Amino acid sequence: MKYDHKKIEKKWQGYWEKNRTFEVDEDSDKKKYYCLDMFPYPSGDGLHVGHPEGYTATDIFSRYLRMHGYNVLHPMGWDAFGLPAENFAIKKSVHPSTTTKKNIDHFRTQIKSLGFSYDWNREVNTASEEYYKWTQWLFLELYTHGLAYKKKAPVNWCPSCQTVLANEQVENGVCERCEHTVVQKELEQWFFKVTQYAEQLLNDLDSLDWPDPIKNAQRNWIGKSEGSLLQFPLVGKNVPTYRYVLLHGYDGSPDGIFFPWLKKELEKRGSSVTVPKLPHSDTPQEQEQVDYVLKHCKFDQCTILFGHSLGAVIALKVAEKLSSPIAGLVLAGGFIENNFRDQPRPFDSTFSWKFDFEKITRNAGNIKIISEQNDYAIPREQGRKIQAALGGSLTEVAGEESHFIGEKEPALLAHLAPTISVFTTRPDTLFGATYMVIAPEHPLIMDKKLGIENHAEVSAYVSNTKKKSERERLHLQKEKTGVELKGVRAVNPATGKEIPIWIADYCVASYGTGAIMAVPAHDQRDFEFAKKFGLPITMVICPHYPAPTCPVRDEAYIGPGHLVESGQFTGMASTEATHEITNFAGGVTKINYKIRDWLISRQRYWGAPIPIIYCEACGEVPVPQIDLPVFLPTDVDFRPTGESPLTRSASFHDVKCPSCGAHARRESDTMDTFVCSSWYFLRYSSAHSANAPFEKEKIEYWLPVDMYVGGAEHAVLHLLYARFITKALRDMGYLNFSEPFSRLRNQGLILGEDGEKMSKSRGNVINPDEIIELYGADTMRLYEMFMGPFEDAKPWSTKSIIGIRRFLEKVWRVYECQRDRIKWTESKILEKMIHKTVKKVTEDIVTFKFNTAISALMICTHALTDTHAKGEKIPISYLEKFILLLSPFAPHMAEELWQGLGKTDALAFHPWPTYDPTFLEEEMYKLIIQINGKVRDSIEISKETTEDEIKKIALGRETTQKWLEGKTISHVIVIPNRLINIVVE
RNA sequence: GCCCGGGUGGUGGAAUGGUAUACACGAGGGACUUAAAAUCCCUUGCCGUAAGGCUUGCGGGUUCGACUCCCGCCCCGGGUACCA
Repeated sequence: MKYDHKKIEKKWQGYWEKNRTFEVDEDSDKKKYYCLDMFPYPSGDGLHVGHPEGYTATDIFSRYLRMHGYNVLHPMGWDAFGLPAENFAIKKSVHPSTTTKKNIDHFRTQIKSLGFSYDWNREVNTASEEYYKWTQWLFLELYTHGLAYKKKAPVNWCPSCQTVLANEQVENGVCERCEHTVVQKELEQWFFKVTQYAEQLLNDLDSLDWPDPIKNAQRNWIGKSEGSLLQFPLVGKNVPTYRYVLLHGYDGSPDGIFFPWLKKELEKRGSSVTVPKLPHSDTPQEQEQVDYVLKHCKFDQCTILFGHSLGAVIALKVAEKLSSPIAGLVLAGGFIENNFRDQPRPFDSTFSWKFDFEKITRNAGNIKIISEQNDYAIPREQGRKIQAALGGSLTEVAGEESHFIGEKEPALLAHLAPTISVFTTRPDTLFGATYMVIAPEHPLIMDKKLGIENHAEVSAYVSNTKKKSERERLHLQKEKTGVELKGVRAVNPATGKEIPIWIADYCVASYGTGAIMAVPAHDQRDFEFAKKFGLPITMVICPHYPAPTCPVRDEAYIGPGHLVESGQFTGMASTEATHEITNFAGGVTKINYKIRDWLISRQRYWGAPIPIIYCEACGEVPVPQIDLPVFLPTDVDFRPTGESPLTRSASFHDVKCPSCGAHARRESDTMDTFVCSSWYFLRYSSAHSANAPFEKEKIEYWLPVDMYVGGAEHAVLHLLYARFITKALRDMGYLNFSEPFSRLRNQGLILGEDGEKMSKSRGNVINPDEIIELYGADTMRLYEMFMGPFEDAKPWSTKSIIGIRRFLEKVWRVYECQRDRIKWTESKILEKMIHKTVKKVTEDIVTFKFNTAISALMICTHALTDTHAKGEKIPISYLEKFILLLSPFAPHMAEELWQGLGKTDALAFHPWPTYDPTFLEEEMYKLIIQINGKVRDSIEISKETTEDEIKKIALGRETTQKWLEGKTISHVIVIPNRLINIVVE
């Protein structure tokens, strides 16, 4: 009978489906293993030959583990939301849901035709209501835990796709999908607070069995750097100087927390500062304290009144009582209601919580409200309430300590005095900071009060930068441009000298503080800029100390050394100076990350709607869980206009506020598809659960994923987001593990026959259906595994597939010929061979070296064929072992042959064959004889041969003698069981 | 620029300090056949008639011995982009 792959493959695929062979349940008696593929986006092009590469690897691994008694969860699903379906819909007027359904059906058929052992009962589809309901649930959970927030942000806007792109979807300034130039636009956007987990996302990488390049890419993406935050005061003839009155809080004093530091910093800037010691600070009386302040402090149009905590309340009361306006009122960690997050305080009887806001507003001048992000005492909404009552600007910042009780609080200083904050990793070079640079987007430029004299020139530079797309910036290479701000200068906090401030696009707004101290002698970029614009370059780190001089070089010196020209620090090692100078300059040490919060809003139709409702009265209201899902309406005109398509659906858009019942509107943006894929691996555990995204017991049994396989293109985005969501859900109490994927392996790219990346435009795309039709699924699976190392990129070769097909036919023939004459027989050669093969294949599967495993199967097959050709019979147990070894790779043929041997049990769960190492031991070995490291001869000898005997035998050989003639032996090296090297002359 | 990979026959690749080129494709030759296909066998790194010499991107080094370890360089692929 001929090997008929079509008949056999159809037969066994039907068998597995009918018998639900690969459907699994929790079974506490068995060890679990969760083996997962990255689920595909079901594109209209159908399956690509790259897909089965990873799927085959996980299938081999899953089948291997089942044969070791593991309960293997091996699921498949669809990452079904996304732009291509919507773009196709716009072009062809077919609804995305129709296209997606069709594509999924096609993908499923194609994947099933390869005979993978998936549990199809757990299939998930991110675009289904049953799934995105829980994606919305996830959003709400993040929202209620403060991990989802909205803010106006400059976003990457693709004019062609008419959508916002995440930073990571922009490549070289163009859209990663359509390659149009991306522009900047300001929009209200939803974010997930990934930055809150930056440190954990970095540290936990160490515990993972992932490829090093992937871990590295994530480390670089998170981009941790340690440095200092330094304040550079602004001066200039138009920059005003103020007189400050600083009011401490409940149980505080002028000597407490940041007050001494703040006073000193302000005085350094030439201001006078009064910090009154408020009477009875531990049992404060409103009247007494207000009167004290009014009596002991002077208020005029140059005064800035500052209050911290309860001091802010006093400041408000003082402002209320003034007869003429002051320059400004700054409230830090302030409040206007007597309730606190942590514990009650005894202000009720001694304070009146009534304020004449109108009068305060009239007297207070410029009002700034600063709340602390993680304030333990003051409720979050207090900042907003004060702003609602008084107006002014509200900023939420992270203090050095909760409620601003650190010894230094630079954020407060920055709001009190005109100051530029910079982040630097090299505070040791501060004495060499000869100028400053701020980014074109820096808010300082918009500050009219500073009196920038060349405003026209500066504005021209700013708008020029905005016009320059990212791509143009790249084309201009590293040519530095910039404009000096006239009429305003900064003071180097170490030298006390005034230095110029420049605006230049080599300083980017999105990192650090958007401003830098420029140290041209020790930073290459600053060096180039200083050279171009003739700015002073001062060496402050000398590599060879002590040296008589430390001349400026042709490039920046970035290494370590000893300080010179650095006042009291001269002579100190640069490494040591880092902390010393930070303290001296009144700065604080700070850790900065490159990673930004995850922008998840998309102005698109084909995604999960963000479950938020906007109400005039109640503000932003989350959709109650019971109302989920927020259905994606089907009757929407989704053609792109720049607005979210959902705003054009009145039935979707107009709703009642869940909180007050008034007329309200829905959020019309949808979520980034990466949100859907950041939790799907949890859903597989409980794919049918209607009442929860996943069930606790099931999660505890199956998760985390033990082996995850997919393309390296997801090195940062998907994997980082999934890790973030896992940690967030863990902290909410839903999960008891920190990392979703314990082991990760990346499949290498399959290139076209021309060695280039497969693409429609190149016309080098291979259709897997044709290969399966012609050669069969087993051949396809084996070929993709045999091409080369799993993780390497490798070119497709249709020509070479025939070799795999020949191999399978050869296996088939061995069994055909043996079928009627099988019986036990002795054969030493085959015994060794079969044990060797079991060992090699077993080791290679666990290390993902499938190509050499297949090579071992081929070698074994040759031996079987040879034995048969000699008219000898092959022991049935060897034939069985061989089928078992072959079965993870070519399961259809293996099942068929297994049945042919008269077996009735399920091959899928049959124990994996074992090998006996004693059969692998050889009595004889081939001794290599080298002379001066070159192979000259070899001889079969016994393993028992001693070193001396080896020497004698080797030296006695005629061939050896020929090479040794006329030479002197200097020494001889014998490596037992391997070789002898005779070194001559 | 920086960070990762990688460079071995005509081709895909094997070998992680010990016989470089396993396995497969392709090519050449042979057997079987009326013939072809299929199958089976042999040959196949390069130079050389041969003895022999040379050979893992290039140049050095360590070692009795290096594809493998170290230093310098070249080339190819991927990621990243003035990150202070």
